[in-house]
Amino acid sequence: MTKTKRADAGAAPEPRIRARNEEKILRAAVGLFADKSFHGTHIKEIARVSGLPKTNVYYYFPTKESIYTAVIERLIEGWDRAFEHIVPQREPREAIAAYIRAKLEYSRRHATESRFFANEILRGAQFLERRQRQHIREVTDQRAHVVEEWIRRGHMAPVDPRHFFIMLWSATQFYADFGMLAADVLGRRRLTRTDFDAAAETMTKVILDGCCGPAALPAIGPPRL
Amino acid sequence: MTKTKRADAGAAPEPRIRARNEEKILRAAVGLFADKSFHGTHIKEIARVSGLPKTNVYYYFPTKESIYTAVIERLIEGWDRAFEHIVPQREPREAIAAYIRAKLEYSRRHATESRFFANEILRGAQFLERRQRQHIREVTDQRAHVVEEWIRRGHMAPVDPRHFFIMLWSATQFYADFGMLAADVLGRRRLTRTDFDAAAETMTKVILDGCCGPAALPAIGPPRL
DNA sequence: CGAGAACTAGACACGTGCGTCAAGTAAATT
DNA sequence: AATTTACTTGACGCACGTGTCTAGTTCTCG
Repeated sequence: MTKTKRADAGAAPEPRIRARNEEKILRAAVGLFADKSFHGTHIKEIARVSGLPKTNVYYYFPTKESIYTAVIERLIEGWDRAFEHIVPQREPREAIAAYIRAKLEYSRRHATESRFFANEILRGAQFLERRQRQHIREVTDQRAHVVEEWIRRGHMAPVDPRHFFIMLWSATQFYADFGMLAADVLGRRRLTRTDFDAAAETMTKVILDGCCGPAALPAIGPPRL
Repeated sequence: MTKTKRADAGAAPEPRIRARNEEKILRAAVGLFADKSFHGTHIKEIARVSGLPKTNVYYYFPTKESIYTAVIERLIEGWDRAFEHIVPQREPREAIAAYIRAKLEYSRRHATESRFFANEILRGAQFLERRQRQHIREVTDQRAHVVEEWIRRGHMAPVDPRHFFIMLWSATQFYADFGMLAADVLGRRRLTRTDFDAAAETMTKVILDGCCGPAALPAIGPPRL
């Protein structure tokens, strides 16, 4: 239990080599964990992919689990990013469309991280710490209030904000997490940018028309309360 | 490579004991695979959970992989079930609502199987056979034509049917696959039937209004072409 | 340039997971 | 009842994955 090897992370000044190597390790790890999950990933492989010898990996991280949680820690930071679009000052139509675009773009560019995270949740978030789960909840709560405010002002149809968010999450994440299935169904070998654009279009059309009234027909009358 | 132990599956008359034990094994396996994925699940555990000694498991299945694929085979059969609602004779509103209800009900009652399947897709469907993937595609294609027909007849707004289906899948599956996250966000310990009802309501409202025009206002005019 | 720290390297101990074997008991068939 | 087949059992071999140990090399800084 003497894991004194690693200088207490967080406070240390982090020399360049350490920073660079930890980066290499985490980058390799997230991909492997995403592809083969925790138990399917072997330190040996993390070492090979990151170009470091196995012992070196152990020099920076005491256990495989510590690598896993370190990866989680990074990802959780990115969770709220897309939510920043959901602010009361904006009109729901515009804000939600921006949110969908941002989330889809994230799915496209960081599919690996997204799959890693999905995998963790799928297993019941066994490695997610309480505070991290609470963080997710708080951030969601906060943005749910914005939606409630929109509804109160009659700018949006009355829907449960949390279930509404789940619709947004699930649809946008699908293209990262289940990209292989999406590609199959669309008859592609891999998802292209065009597919993501089509996804965004379908999604915004259906969801916006569904929660803010039909799009191109603003003359249909004032939003019903 | 002489795996003659198991009487060529499929054609054999399947004596009771065999049928019963295979059932036990598969039932135990799906839960474990869902919770800990392929590599995280050990035959020993499958044996323990199913109440059989380990060697017995090997008597029926030559390898762990064969158990895994046997589980997949079962699930793939259930894939198209909910799709049966999507037929041209029905009105889209009603059919899609029924589809959502059916899919959500499946998520609620068979969350484990759903998580297993999600897990497999997440890893790039490494064990899914070509014909199984093709089956999924064909079934989807077929139902996409129904949606196209609805659109052509002006009963539904013009949306890409495949991306539209993805919205339905993702939203409904979310409650099974990421149930833990959904519960967290909703402030519950576990998802209740009420949550599923609220989910169905939000989903049908947003999606139906989004693709078939506002609900309770049929007097708004004929569906626009 | 020299001492001490940070880092790299290969070999190894230990546990454990997959799959096998040989021998037993229960079930089915005649 | 006898014989054959279906099933059950515990003990075992082998491979491999995690994490350690010891010794070496490269930085860093006075």
